Amino acid sequence: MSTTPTVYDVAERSGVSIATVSRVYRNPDSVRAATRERVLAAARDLGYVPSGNARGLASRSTGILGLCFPDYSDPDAEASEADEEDAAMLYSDQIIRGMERAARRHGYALLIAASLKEGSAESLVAKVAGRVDGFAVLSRTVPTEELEIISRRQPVVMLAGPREDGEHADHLDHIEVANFDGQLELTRHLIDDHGLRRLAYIGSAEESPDVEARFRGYLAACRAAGLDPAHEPGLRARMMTQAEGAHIIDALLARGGPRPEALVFANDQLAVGALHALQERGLRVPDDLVVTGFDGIPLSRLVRPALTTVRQPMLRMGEEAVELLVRRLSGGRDTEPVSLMLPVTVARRESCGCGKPENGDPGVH
Amino acid sequence: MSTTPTVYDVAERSGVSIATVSRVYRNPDSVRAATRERVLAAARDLGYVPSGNARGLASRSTGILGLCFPDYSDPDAEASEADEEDAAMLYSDQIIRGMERAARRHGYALLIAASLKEGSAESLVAKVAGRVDGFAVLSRTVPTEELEIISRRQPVVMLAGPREDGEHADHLDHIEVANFDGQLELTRHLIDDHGLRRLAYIGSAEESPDVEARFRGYLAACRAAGLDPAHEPGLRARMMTQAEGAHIIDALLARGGPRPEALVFANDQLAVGALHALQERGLRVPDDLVVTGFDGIPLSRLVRPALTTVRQPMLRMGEEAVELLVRRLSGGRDTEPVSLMLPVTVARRESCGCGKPENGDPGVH
DNA sequence: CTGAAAGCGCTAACAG
DNA sequence: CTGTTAGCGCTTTCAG
Repeated sequence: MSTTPTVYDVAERSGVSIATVSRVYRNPDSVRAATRERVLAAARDLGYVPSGNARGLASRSTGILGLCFPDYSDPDAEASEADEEDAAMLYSDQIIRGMERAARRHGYALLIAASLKEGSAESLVAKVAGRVDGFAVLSRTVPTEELEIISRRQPVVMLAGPREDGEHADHLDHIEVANFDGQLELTRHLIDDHGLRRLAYIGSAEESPDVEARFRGYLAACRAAGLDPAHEPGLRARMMTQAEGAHIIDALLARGGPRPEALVFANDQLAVGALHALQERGLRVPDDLVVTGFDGIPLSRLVRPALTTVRQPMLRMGEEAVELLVRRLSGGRDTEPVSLMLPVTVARRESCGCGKPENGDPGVH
Repeated sequence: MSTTPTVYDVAERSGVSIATVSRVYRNPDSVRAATRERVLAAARDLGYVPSGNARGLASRSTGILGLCFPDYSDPDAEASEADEEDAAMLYSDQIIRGMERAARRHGYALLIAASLKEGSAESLVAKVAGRVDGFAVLSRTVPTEELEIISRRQPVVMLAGPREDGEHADHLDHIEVANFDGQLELTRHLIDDHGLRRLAYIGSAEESPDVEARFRGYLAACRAAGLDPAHEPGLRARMMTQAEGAHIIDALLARGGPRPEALVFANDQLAVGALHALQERGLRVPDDLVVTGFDGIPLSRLVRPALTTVRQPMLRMGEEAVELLVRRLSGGRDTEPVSLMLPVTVARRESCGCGKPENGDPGVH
């Protein structure tokens, strides 16, 4: 009644040994049909469910892949919970979906855990790491050092570019997107096609190779056009959320001086927050000011004006991460670290002055 | 090098017993600071990570909550993977997000697993059940019978209404939405406000109390208006996907006869599929035909014309599910089964003929 | 094809 | 505050 049934109970009730019970679940064909049925029947009667923990412990594998991601949720959005209308997919949602699909194809389940805003990230990875066969880490959710240690024991893939400071390459697998190229192309579009000259880049305070790469792409485009941007991101967001995007606008307008013609944000959420703030202050996008983002989250297409941005193949990143993990788990354990670079595409939409995008297709796409 | 370090290794290297090592991780304050540091240092050197499996086995709890959901993904969408543009959030994505958030607040991680299209669902639940402290099941992913057995051992909450056939109530907790009321109100709107009289309801072949309740709401509205609809859903979708929605349109147009004035679909994905199919055939919504959905997934607002639908509080369902599980896990184990009924709201948009909805607010909402 | 026995790595009383 | 001692429930050789 109160004690969960175990192999022993099932074994006893069906008159076999625990080994046989185990076999029935692990490799049914290795047991005579009659015996098997008897065991299964007993299990059903008892309400037996194999303990994943015991299994994992004994077999040293869980059939689970993991994902650690930062808490991207937007305080602002939370606040306006009038109705959960704004439930557009964020970056992490897409990665989750991609990973789940690929994991399922390979017979794995997915364990997801977001870093708590202030909590000890240590416990986070440790918790996940201890329960999965391998896992992915989104962005810099976890100190690289810790990951390197863990990766000695199980596959870890980082959903971000490798650190680039000199020679000290980590030994992790990486999946990144063409941050540099994408931001370069977008910026060039602003400069060449829209004739903008006074740009401002808004990066983030957190050290992220991806955001760095984007900034470098921005700089490269500026230099190529003979512009001389400040060498550091003019403004830095503390977090990459909508709320911060709005704050940036406050700061920008407060400081006076000549207003930039275009704000190039390091991600969509910042840009969207900025869009709202600008609108509240009576500034029109793109007429008074051009705004661009990066990521291509679905929300970027929902806002008005629709956000010009660089689209990352997020679903695919999730899938590739799983493929990589699975590959490592089945053999290729000690081949060289891999570093996949996925392509991006620039989405020219309204917020940069490109025509109403809801062209021909009246449908979803 | 090759063998993962265990408590024993850490204990030996730091000159304490395994019990102390364990304490350091479980309850740091119960160990003298100096000792603790020594242990932690040894752990760091060795690259020690506690085994979740062993922990779970010994302590009979995992710190993980689970979710089983059906594979809602759309074959159609997969096909048109030209770019993963269409990555709007589906029902399950929202539930996942809601659960993950709430789980995080309570210190749990979330394990998600979708039923394979043809695979043995048995293995699915069993796998999840064996690895979590409690879990939620979306819709009828799993046979109720199996769930009842499992629920004798661990909390299970069903994200759907309870079966209603007579007295045989299952002993599970349920979280459902006001399907009947919602569909009733929407249908009444169609009849009263738009003057439509020739309606057709498209349900699904799968037995689902929720879909049943929606149909009953539809019927009630029809009867109240003196309409005499067929007593069964005129058309039944085999799955609730966009592809099926398109097929339904084919079937409808193929069979000739007087065309209905309004198609009332049992969920948004069907309705969206229908929208596309209708458009391809040159029929205009809502002018030639009114279409409505149910769920209120973000996609419903994205399509053109925007879909009139009944909005479920999906995020909240996920959160409530976790709250319920957590409550059960901490004490309230053997109180009566709970059945939460969450309210819905009708979203009147373009597909029923209600004005352009992108009213005042030019922003996200 | 089936059984016996030895762990897997950790937690949880109990003693000290 | 720390060590000892039993298991937790299953997989896995190795025999039969």
